[in-house]
Amino acid sequence: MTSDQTPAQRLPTLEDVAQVAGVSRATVSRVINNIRNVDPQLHKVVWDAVTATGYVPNRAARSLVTGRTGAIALVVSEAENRAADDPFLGRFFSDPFFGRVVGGVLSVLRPSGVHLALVLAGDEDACAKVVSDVRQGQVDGVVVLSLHPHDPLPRMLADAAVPAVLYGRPAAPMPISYVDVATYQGAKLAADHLVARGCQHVATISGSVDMPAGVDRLNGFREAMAKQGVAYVPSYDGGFTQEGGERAMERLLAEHPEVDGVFVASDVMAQGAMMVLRDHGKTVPDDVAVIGFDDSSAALSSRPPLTTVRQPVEDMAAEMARLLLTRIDSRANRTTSVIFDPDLVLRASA
Amino acid sequence: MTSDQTPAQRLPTLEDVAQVAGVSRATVSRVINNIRNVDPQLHKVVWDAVTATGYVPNRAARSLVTGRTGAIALVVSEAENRAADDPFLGRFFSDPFFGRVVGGVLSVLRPSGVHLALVLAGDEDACAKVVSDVRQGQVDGVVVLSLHPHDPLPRMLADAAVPAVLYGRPAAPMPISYVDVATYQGAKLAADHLVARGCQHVATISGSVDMPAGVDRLNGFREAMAKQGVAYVPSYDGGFTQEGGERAMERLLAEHPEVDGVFVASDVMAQGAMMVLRDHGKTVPDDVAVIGFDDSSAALSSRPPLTTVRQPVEDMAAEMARLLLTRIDSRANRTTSVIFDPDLVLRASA
DNA sequence: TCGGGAGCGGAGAGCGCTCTCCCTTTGTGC
DNA sequence: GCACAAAGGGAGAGCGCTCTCCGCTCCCGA
Repeated sequence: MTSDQTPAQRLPTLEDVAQVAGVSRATVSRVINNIRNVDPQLHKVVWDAVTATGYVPNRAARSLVTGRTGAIALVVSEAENRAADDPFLGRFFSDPFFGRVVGGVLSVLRPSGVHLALVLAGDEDACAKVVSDVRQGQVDGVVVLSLHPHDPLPRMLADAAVPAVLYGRPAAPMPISYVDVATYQGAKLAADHLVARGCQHVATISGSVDMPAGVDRLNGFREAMAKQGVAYVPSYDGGFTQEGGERAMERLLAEHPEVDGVFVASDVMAQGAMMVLRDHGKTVPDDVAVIGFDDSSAALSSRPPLTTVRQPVEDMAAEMARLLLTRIDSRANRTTSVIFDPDLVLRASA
Repeated sequence: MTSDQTPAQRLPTLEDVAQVAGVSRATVSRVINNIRNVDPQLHKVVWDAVTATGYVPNRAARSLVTGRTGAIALVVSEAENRAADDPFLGRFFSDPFFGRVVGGVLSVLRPSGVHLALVLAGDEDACAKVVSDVRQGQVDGVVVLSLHPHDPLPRMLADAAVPAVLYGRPAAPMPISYVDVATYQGAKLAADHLVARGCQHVATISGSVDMPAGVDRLNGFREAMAKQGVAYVPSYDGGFTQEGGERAMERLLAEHPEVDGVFVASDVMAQGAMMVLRDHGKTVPDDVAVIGFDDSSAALSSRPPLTTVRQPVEDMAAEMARLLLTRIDSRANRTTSVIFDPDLVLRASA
């Protein structure tokens, strides 16, 4: 089975293109990679030959010599002990957030021809594997969705000085790139809006306070309310889950029945909170105004549609990809972070 | 900068392992790939050398010679014209379904070391690119989430006779592998349950009737009801969206106020339908029993929790991956399909 | 006119791996 | 004791590409 017998099977190589163009492999390579000056006339001849042959570079061959794979990994890390009946996959992937990140990352990767590989890191061993994967050149770098404050992965990546970008500031300061949203600013938007609305008794349902997002949203809101002259804001921990939001709202209503405005640190919790409000015969926003955080799909599907602090997830994800590609390209080991401004999206709930 | 000066930089190669084990590259390769008989004693020596050196095969080099990439793509295909203000990414990726599929596929891929690359195909050009990608060996095969009945991608893949597995039966018969759920059987579970509950006036909210899932769920339900002696079942098209489910329920209530049982062809539509029922002062399940389809996260977060026909998404996705790997491995061009049995998950809504 | 430098293109050496040959060794049957 | 088979292991040829040398050609200034 020689190449002559099965011309349709064999893909064109640089050599083929070179032959058609009447130049050497090296020249074709230079044209393909836009490297050094090639005579414009020759340049065109080569391109014509490329299109004529339908040539596409062989990734593997290129990787072999450059030492780059042209692929990055999206790592979803939840290194924590879990009950066997509470499988990781179902829980996290059911969250729309994941898909939005993928979309944002891909929008940057696609034009540059870089592949996005999906990797799950469910425990510390898996994290170690991620680090060794990028050191062994399985992928050129990683963008990380780290779901828990005690996740060891960010630290491991920072220590290994491997190209990596996190979504969200790491729980502890460390030399690693990340993108994040200006949480304090977002919490301030919510606080100012509730006050402007005339809410007299404002409370908040916070996320897990061991997570940076949880702490910042709580403190940012309290600080902004203080600036508005409200020294005390009752707060209840909803743990970033819908059920947690429900429980927190129950407690809030029990202990502060006069509440007329709530800042909830995530849309999902807000959804739960609004269900409880309805169960208690309270109307939103007339009896109680509710503001969420994230602008996830939950904000739109809730009743009434949720006024919320928008986190530009797709933009942030795209920036992660850009930061990572730059880092890989420069080969320098420098960390960069980008903070995005949040918006207040006005819907019906406040 | 020779290898001696930067030992930490250079990764161990087959050659290094061979040297440590005192054998040839070929033998190490045989051991690594479990090929031909190698003397068990030597086998052990080689493995020891592998662990001692920390050797990991170089993907690119292997790909180059085998012609396989060790990667498959998960293609999300929505080849249809879209309004610019209704971006594809946001809409589909916000659906938890996507993540569940990813999880299922990865559970199979991870043990075999195959990478999963994410690819979006938003228009026909992108579909063509997918086909050429796999023909050009960018990936070894594809698993496809095709979102629209008129998506050209399945046909293109079938015509190209490329390794591919679809999630869900294609809209038109064609030689391509797929996994699916036994829809008729699922619809029958719902019908029988509603009848057993004593519902006298049963209706259904269908999905888009130009999609196989839409048609089958509708026809399967009607057929099962007919077997139960109910010749006529009013149906309204909800188009598989929450808003569509709301509108369909409004119409249903207007035209058949006596309805006391509804089979809704997706959980998301059911969620909308139940909101409308509540708005109309109907309680679920006492006034109207509601059964959904999919067992998505919407079924759990709705009020009350939704009784629904469970589609084992993770299992089906895992089977997709298995079918694809088998197909790639055998190099034979044979299509296989696997149909999964649905379950009725009893919750509060019926 | 000539030297030198810049610009452009070619030759060729691998990158790390698999796989086909082929040689060596050992086992087996007569 | 010998022919032959079978099986284990080694040598070496590439897979398709990039990239470093190196040489050629041209142009410019002295």
